[in-house]
Amino acid sequence: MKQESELAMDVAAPELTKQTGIMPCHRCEELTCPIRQALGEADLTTCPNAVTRMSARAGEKLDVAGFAPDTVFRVVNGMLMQEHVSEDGRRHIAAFKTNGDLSWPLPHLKPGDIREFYEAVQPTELCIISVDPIARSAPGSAGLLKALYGAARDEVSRTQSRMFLLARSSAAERLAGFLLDLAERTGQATRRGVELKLGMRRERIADHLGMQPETISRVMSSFKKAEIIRLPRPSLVIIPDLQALSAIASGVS
Amino acid sequence: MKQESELAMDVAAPELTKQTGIMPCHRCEELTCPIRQALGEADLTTCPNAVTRMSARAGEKLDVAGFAPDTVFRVVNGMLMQEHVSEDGRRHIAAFKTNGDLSWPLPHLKPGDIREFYEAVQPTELCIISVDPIARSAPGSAGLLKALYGAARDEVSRTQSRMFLLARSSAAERLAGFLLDLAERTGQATRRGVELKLGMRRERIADHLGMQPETISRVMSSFKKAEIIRLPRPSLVIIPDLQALSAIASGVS
DNA sequence: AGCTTCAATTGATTTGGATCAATGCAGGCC
DNA sequence: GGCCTGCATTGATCCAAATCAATTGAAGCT
Repeated sequence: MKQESELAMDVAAPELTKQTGIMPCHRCEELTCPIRQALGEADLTTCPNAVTRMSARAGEKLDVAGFAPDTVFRVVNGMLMQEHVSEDGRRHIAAFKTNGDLSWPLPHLKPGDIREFYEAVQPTELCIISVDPIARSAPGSAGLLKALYGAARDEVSRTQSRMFLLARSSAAERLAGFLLDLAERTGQATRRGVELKLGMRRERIADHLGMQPETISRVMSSFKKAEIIRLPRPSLVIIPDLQALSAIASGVS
Repeated sequence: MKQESELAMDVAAPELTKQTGIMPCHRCEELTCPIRQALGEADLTTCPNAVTRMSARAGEKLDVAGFAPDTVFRVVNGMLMQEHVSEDGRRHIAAFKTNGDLSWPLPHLKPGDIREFYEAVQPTELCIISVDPIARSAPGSAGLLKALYGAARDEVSRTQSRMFLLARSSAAERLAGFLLDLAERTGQATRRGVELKLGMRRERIADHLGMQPETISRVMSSFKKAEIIRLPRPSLVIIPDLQALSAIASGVS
C-alpha cells in the first residue's frame, strides 16, 4: 500500500522539542487559557511540573502515545493537525487546532490499532497540561474543572457536527464547510473578500474530509469556475461572498 | 425529496412523558450514576428540580431543542438513538445510547439548521440533569464535575473514533464495527456465540453508519454467506466468532 | 389460519468519487 | 535567472455504494 513508505517517513519526522524555562501560568499572557483563568493571581508552586510549554516548527510531529489520560493540550498560536493513523496507513485528521483550542489524547481507539499524532502546519506553540495534580492541589481548581468540562462539551458538539458532515454530505458540501470553518478562524477580511491562507497541502485537507486529494482539486476548481472562490495560488483562497459558500455547505444545490 | 414526508411524521411522533413522583438521587439504585456517586448519602434538597426522570416507550421521541446547555441526559436502561436531522431530511444517528451512557445537547450545529432528537429504540428510562444548580449548591459538586469531565472526554474519544470510521472505512468495516460495538454492550453470550438483538430497522443502522439500508442488507447477507454471522431473523444476529468479525472491522481483507 | 402491512432482501442500473496516469506550475536552490 | 523537485491540476477509467425497482418474508391483527 502506497502509504506505508509514507508512514516510515512519519516516524523519521522531527519531534517537537520541549522548551526550557517554562513561564508560570499566572504570568502568561494567554488570558483566555482556562488554567490561567482558574488560577487568577495564585501560583502553581504546589505542582511546578503540571504545565509544559513546547514549540514546533512547521512539519514537526508529536506522538500522543504515552501521555496520561489527564493530559490536555492547548494550542497557544499557530496550527496543529490532530491526526489518527491506522496500522495500514489510512489517515484521518480529526481537527485543525488553532489559537486557544484544547485537545485531549484518545484512549478509545477502536478500529484496530490507531495511533494519534499532532503535527504542526505552521510554527506553533502549545502547552501540555497535567490536570490531575492541579485539580488536586491548586487553588481555583473547581473553576478549572468547570472550564475544562465546558470545553470538552464543546468539543463533543463540534465533533458530532463533523460526523454528520462525514456521514451525509457530498464532496462540495464538505469542502465548502471546511473553507468556511477555516475562514472564520484564520481568515483576513479584505476589500476583495475573506482571504484565507491554506498552510496545508491538498492531501491533508482530503484526510480531514474523508476524501482524496484529486477530488479536493476538482471541487476547488469547480468553485473557482463558478466564481465562488478565487485561487491566485494553490495556497491562497479568496472568498468574495461567504453567503454563497455557506449555501453550498448546507446543501442548497 | 422522499424524506420530507417522513419528517412530517416525525413531528407527529409521540413525545416522551415526564414521570411524576421523582425519586431523590441518593435513594436511586443506579450506583454508577455520577450524580449519585458525587452526592454519596447527601440529599439534593437544595435544588429539588435539578433531576427529572422520564420514561419512553419504543418509538417515542424527545426534541432536544430548548434544553439548557448545562443539561446532561443519562440513559438508565433501554436504548435511545441520538439523531441529527438536517432541514432537507438527511439524518445521522450520532450514537445508540444504552445503560449508563451520558449525552449532551448540541449547541454547535454547523451545517445549515440541524435539529437534534432522542428516540427510544426500546422502552427506556432516562434522567435529565441540570448540572449548574447542583454544581453551585450541592455537596460533592467537585466530584460531580470531575466525573462529568471524564465522561465528556470519553465521549470526545468515542466520537473521534467514529469519525475515523466514517471518513476512512468501507461498508463492511463499518457494519462489522457496529455489530461488535453493540455486541459488547448488549450482546448475550450463549453456547452458539454472542447473540445480538437488533432493536432498530436497517434504515437506522444505515443512518448511524452513513450508508443506505439496501447496503446494510447486502453486507449483512455477505457476512451470512461467509458464515461470519448467523441471521435467524432480520432482528437477531448471532456472532459465533468475535475475532473473525473484529478482523473485518479493522480492515483485514 | 389467513390477511395486511411494512420491512428486508435481491436484482438492475447509475453515479460520485477513487484510482491511475500525464501534464502543468510554484517555490526553493544554486 | 534558470533549473529541479514536488505538489496541484486535469484527463481517462474504474468501482463501491447509491438509487431505482421488484420480490420475499415477518409480525401483528381479525
